Amino acid sequence: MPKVSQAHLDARRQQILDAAAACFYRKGFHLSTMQDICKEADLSPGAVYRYFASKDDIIKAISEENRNNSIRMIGQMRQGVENYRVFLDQLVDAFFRMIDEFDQHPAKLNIEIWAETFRNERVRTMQSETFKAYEQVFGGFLRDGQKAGYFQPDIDPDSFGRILISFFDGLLVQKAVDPTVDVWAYVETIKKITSSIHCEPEHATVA
Amino acid sequence: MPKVSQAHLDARRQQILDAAAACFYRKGFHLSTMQDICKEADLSPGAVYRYFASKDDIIKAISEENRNNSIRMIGQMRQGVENYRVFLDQLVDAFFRMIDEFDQHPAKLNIEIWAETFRNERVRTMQSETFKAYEQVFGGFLRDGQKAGYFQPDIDPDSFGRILISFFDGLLVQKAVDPTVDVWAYVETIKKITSSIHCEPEHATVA
Amino acid sequence: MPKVSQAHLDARRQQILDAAAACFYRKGFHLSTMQDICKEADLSPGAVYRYFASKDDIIKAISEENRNNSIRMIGQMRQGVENYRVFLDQLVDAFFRMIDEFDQHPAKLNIEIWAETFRNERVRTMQSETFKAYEQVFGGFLRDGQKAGYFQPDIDPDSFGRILISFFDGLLVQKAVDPTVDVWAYVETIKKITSSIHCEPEHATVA
Amino acid sequence: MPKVSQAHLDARRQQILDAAAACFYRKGFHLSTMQDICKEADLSPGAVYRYFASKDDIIKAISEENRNNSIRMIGQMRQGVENYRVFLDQLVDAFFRMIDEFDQHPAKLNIEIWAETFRNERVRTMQSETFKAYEQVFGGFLRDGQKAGYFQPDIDPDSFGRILISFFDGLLVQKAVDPTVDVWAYVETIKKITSSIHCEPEHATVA
DNA sequence: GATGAATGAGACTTCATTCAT
DNA sequence: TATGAATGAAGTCTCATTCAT
Repeated sequence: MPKVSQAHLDARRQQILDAAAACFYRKGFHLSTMQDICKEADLSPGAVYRYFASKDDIIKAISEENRNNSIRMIGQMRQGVENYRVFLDQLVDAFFRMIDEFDQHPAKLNIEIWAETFRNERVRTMQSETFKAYEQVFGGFLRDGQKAGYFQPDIDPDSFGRILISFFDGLLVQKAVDPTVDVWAYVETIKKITSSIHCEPEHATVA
Repeated sequence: MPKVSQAHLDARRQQILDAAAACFYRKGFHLSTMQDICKEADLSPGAVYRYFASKDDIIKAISEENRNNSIRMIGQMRQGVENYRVFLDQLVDAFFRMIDEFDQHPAKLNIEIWAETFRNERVRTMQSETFKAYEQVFGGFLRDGQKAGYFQPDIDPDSFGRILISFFDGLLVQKAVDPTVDVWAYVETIKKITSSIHCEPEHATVA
Repeated sequence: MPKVSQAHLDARRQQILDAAAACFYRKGFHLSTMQDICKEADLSPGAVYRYFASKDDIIKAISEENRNNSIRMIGQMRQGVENYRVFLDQLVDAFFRMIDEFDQHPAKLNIEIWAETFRNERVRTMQSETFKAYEQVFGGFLRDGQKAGYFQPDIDPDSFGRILISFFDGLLVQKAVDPTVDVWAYVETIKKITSSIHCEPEHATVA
Repeated sequence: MPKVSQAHLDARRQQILDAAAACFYRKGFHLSTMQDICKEADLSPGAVYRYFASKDDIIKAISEENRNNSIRMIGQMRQGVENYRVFLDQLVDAFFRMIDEFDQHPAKLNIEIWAETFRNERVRTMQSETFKAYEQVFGGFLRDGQKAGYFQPDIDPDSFGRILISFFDGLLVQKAVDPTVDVWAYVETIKKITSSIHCEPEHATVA
């Protein structure tokens, strides 16, 4: 019988993960020290090491958490779709609001994770799954839409999914470098460009 | 009277920078050690420190070199333009060939630089200048084209410039995570999407 | 809740300080390495750095300890005075016994500290306070004695205090250079010379 | 046949020694680097190492120079003596003027040399010879004076010589720590104290 | 003789990790 | 479970010294 509840254990784990995310957000993976994380979590090194075997383990867990959050988010988004025509608009608005609120959002961690991707297979796998999830949702949506006649049939769904990701990730980087970037002008231009792929079917309904 | 020529000094400096780039490419900025760089450059620590005051200095020089290369490249690209219609195609082909040859090209360093951007003001400045240069060239091109009637006049040139950057940087990340990405399908789709912004003027010539 | 008692922490700190003093005594501040100190203290570098932020910090602490010891010693000495006539003798005997037992006594560190004085403001301050303390005690004693009629009234108390210090420090240096110096002959001569400043009051008692 | 004259060689050597003295004066032996000395001497490392085998060699040469200067100085001083009575005054005035002009005078190097004495046998020997020279001159003078009846016969000449050195070296240290020390009040008090050893012979002449 | 680029041992310090309490 | 003192390998950087030119 465990001395403390599983809930307590989970809470401790999450507490550490949150602390680590805060540190990584501020100083990146390799400039954040375990001491930083311990202090932020208000826990001793010994306690932290009870929940994570190594710093690398924490990095992996953070990237896993990032993947899970991303997948959950995109899943939720897909459900709200009512009309193909407005889906991209909704999607785009939701995502770019994150960038606009850059400093409050852990999106900044993404860039750290991308860099880590080169050195850490598990992190790469996580990030790959994240991208795959996006692709599937975006691609699946486009595919459905094409069947229903909403989109030009000669657009490759997978590539289009990747392009949507690029719209987002690309601006993320630019905003990191220059916070004065006009996010909504950028979004507006995306909408204009992508409007060309829309068609006007006779009986528009959503799956 | 210097013992060796300035050319020799410059070559040594470049030798170190190349070695550093190779290391950074493999292990990132913060996991590459000065010893790694020394070994790669086949030089002693003392020699390296004759040319760079610190590891941070090398990182800065690398990001500066990256900026210079980017600006030079984009400058050259602009000069080859003969027809607005085909410019984007040329541009896109040239840029994405880099991604396709990913492992041989220092483009991968970009992601490291982006991450460093959060911690290092000088690196951020370099990267900011790189983005500005791109924006200017792309935006200037679009502006000229709009005046000449080649592009829809309601497209914001600056945002469009940023979007072109995102097309590239976004795929860079995705390729880093999953090397099997089909670059040319992605490019094809970009071309389809952006074709909608083109118009057909009567007398198409380029400034 | 601390893992170990404050007493243990204090003991560790003192252990390091003692080890450092031993090293400095042997090799001076700048030729003693942190490794030397660690080995002498039988502690790892990490442990030492828990207690002192830097080598410089240890040097400062050593000079502070030296000041504290000096001030304590001179304070105790002052209390033992029963008769102006014999005070100098007692004082001189006590101090020069240190020099005579040179190798066992940290007095040798003084010379290191003097040299450090040029480069290290904090060390200079410590040493300055040490000298001030001596001056006050010696000068105060002479002043009292002059009021009571024990000493020639035209002797400047502060200068005389400084001269007493010089008697000591000067021989310290000479003994360092030539350990065969006859300390007690030196002391004897000091007593003869300084005897001239004594007077013979009628009712000799000490405050 | 040498390519350059011996005079040129000697001048170069002295140039290096002067540069070293300037550096040592500013930063001490162990914080002055060979590069510092080279820069100060306006010479390359290779050139410096043609004249001195090592940094340690330079330190030794500096301490040797210091000894030579001291011995020369004290020798000259001895010759100027015309009257036992005023000799100490002259001596004291000459020496303490150095301390008063502290910043311009290499006396500060003495403290460095004393510290070095613990680690460097050759330096210790040099310093020992310096002290011996002083002792001989002072002691010899006192001995002569005692024979001629100028000084109390029960004063030990050697110890008195050491005390004179202590007067000087002691104040040197105090001035290093606190530049506001009143040198001449100190000197005045020395004179008062030492006046007690003087006698009044019938026919006062100097050897 | 002189130069100064290059060497490389070793200095100071950090920090991921362990383990006695 | 949790603590935090302790470890020690490894990192960045310095500097006395060498040697090809």
